[in-house]
Parts: sequence; C-alpha cells; structure tokens
Amino acid sequence: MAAGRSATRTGGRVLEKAPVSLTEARRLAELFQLLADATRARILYTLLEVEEMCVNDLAAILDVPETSVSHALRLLRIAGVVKNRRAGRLVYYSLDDHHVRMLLATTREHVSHRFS
Amino acid sequence: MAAGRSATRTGGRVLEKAPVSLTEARRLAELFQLLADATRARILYTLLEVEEMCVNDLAAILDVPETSVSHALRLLRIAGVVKNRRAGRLVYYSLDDHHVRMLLATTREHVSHRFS
DNA sequence: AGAATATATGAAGAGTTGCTCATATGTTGG
DNA sequence: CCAACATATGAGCAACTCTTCATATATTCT
Repeated sequence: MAAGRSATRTGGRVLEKAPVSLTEARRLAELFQLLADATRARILYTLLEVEEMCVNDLAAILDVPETSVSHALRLLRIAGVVKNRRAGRLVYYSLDDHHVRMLLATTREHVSHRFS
Repeated sequence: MAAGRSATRTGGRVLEKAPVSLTEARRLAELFQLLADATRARILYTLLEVEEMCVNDLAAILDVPETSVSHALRLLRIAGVVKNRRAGRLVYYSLDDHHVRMLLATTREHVSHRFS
C-alpha cells in the first residue's frame, strides 16, 4: 500500500504531520545534491577559502579537466550558489549564497571530526 | 589535458594545494549524498524532531510506501547515521551521529531562509 | 584579420540511484 | 504450530548523473 494512516499497531508517538513537507524536502535534497559530488564540493570549499578563482586555476589546483570544472560551475551557477565575473579571457567565480557559505563553513568542521 | 600546473596566463591568487583533498571530498560527497534524497531527508528531519520512530509510523507520516522507507533506512543505517532498536515486531530508528544531527539542525534553519 | 588562449556547451555512453514488486525473515498471539 | 503483522532484502527497470570528446564562443595579441 502507498500510505494513509498506519493500518494496525504502531509505535504511538506519532506526529500529526511530517516536520518537513515534500516540496521543502525536494528543495533541500536538490541543494544537498550539489554538494554530493567530489568535484563540486572541492570547488566550493576552495572558493570558501580564496574568495575568488578563475576556471583554469580551479582545474589546475584540483587536478581535474577544465571542461569538467566548467560543467560543475555551470550547475552551481544555475543553482545560484556561485556567481562569476569576467576579466579579459578569464572568468572568476566566487560564492554567491550566504546560507550555502555558512553551510560549507559548518560542515567543513563537522566532517573533519566525523572521520577520525 | 588532465591537469598539471596551469599552462599559461592564469589568475594569480593560486593556492599551492586544494583545501580539501580528493579523498576527503569523496567522503563529504558521500555524506551529502545521503541527504540528497527527499525521502531520506524527511526521515532524518523527522527523527531530529521526535527522537525515535518506528518504520510504519515513518511511512505513514511521510506518505511513502513502507518498503521505500525501509530501503532508505538501510542506507542511513549502513552509513552510521541512524541506529535502530527492536521492540517486539516494531523497530525504532533514531539518529546516531552527533555531527549529522548538528548538520541537520543547522541546515533546517538556513534552508527555510534560502527559499523566501 | 588570424592565431592562440580561456571558457562554455552539447551529445553520447557508462555507471549509479531509487522505485516497485515479490519474497524472505522476525515476532506475537491464538 | 499457524496466521497475521512488521520489517528487510533482492531483482529488474526507468531515470538521472558524471565524464569525455568535439565543438562553439569570447577575448587578446600581433
């Protein structure tokens, strides 16, 4: 069965409604999805540290093909997580979301603890 | 080309090393991947609120098939994010990672701000 | 204008994910 | 022990994701 009130004996202690709605959860999941890729994550944590960096330097420092970085940045840009500014042939990227920045800062700490 | 020092003119302002190593990034991504699904996210935020809930109640409150919840819980359990305790036929799940709990608490706030 | 550099984009393929259906396991009550 | 209930697991499939290769666009320099 799909759902609708639980059939018989259950655990009691039941909330009337889920604390996070389905649409809210989808948005959340979408945001986390952006961090759920090693390349994108590394880009973001790098930008957290250096404030601004161009595509080629990101590719070099992360040791990832430029085209791959470019694709990654596109997704992040579309999601409004990073912004870019052009300077000649170079395009500089930087973080563009206060909440994501805090999220990154927070997780950076937590995660280093989590694996040790 | 794959990488190795940037070929020509770049942006200056280059870090010597990426701030997050590839393996560290992979672990991070793996963790975020767990939150990158609406069902799993809703389960976790629910558990954040009620401390403990059995599978059937979760399925009912989220309006998601039980088998789906069960699969989701399996992943979370394997990752060490939730733990379970059996009480008769019921199995109660709860959060089992201090860092993830803080991550959830933090993001819960940020995200509600992010979409408004 | 033409060549070189920096970045962006599209498309195709391999791999992964999450869902559903069927079935298995664990537990209680009659 | 058998039936009913609660949860878990496996297989198969459709959808999505990431990478790579090819190519397009933008900018500078000579």
